[in-house]
Amino acid sequence: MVRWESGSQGRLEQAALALFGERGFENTTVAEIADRAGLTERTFFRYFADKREVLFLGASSLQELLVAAVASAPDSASPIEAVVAALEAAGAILQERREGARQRQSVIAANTELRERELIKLATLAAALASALRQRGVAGPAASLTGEAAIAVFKVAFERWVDESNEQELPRLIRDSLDELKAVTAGR
Amino acid sequence: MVRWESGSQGRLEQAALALFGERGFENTTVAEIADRAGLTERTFFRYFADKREVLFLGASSLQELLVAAVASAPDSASPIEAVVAALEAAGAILQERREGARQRQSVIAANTELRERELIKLATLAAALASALRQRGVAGPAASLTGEAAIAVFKVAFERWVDESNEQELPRLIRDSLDELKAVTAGR
DNA sequence: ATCAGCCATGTCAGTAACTGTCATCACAGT
DNA sequence: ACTGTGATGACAGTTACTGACATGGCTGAT
Repeated sequence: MVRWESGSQGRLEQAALALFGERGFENTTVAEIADRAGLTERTFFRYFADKREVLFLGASSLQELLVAAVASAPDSASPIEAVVAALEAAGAILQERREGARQRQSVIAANTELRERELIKLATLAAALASALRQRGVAGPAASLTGEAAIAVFKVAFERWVDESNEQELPRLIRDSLDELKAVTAGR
Repeated sequence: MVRWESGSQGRLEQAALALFGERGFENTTVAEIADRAGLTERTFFRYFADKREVLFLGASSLQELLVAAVASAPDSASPIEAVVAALEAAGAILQERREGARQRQSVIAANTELRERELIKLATLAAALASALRQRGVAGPAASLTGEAAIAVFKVAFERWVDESNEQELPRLIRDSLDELKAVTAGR
């Protein structure tokens, strides 16, 4: 007989998602999450740096995916195209997990602390994309701006995607948002 | 004789800036800030929603300034031009307080929690700019993207401005960054 | 098969951010 | 003088998070 069930981190994540959905982030204590997962509060903090991180488990792998996609883009691709193509690939993955993504997003949107955490994840992602572009020989400032622009495109597209009244697929919305950004910046 | 010195909020802000500069944000307790200001911890939290907010006192007035500038831009200005002109105006004000801004920024850059707070202030600003554009008749998605693009331009320009090795003035850096963004998004 | 050590977890005590509640008292207006 | 108001203090309570140490299944070497 095993002393501990395996998959503690996953159980903590599931317990947290369920409780945040039921009663909201602020009305849920870490002790309650740990209880539902059959663990202690201390163990929660061994898996997650803080209470918010439990909602961002997949973030680092998504970032790795994006950076790899930029690195492997054909040399002929312009910086913005390389980065947005990577976003479309990531968007396709998110499109699969649509319901989960929406549910998670509604929890995040309801709480300012969580929105802060989301923003810093996106800012880190922008920096990683910029770094990947510099590897491709793009100049410093252009790389930074391309990374930031890509995140802007993603934010707007994702927001539209989560919106109930919108049935477009995420990669399509990303492409549309890029075109919109191009139109807007082309202004004389 | 007055029972309390006036300007409690200002004294708390000064005390906090001094202590954060000396020993860093994390190694400073709210009780210590309040002590130096001749007040109690409880009073600190009456003026500031949390420990981080003390570093962002000026943010709301800066936002109002920007929104007003967008609203009063000539009808002939394109959305991106209206917004970036507003940023240049704000940049000119920051250029005045250059030393203070740099000092404050070095405290923020040294701490992740503070960077999170800064990012949500910028995201709020992007939303406010987008809203001001919609008042001018700009369509929803274009307004959102223009707001986000403006913040991207500002972030990159501000970063360069704070960099010691750079002696350009902020409004100039903002204009340069906009041109760079235009170049980057124009790439087919 | 036994034993040593590892590693995930538990236990417990402590710090500091934040909140609610009520008391205090200078000051302004009547 | 009298009263209401507003800024502050005092104090107790909750919860996120951390450090230190104990526990006991499991694994691999002997």
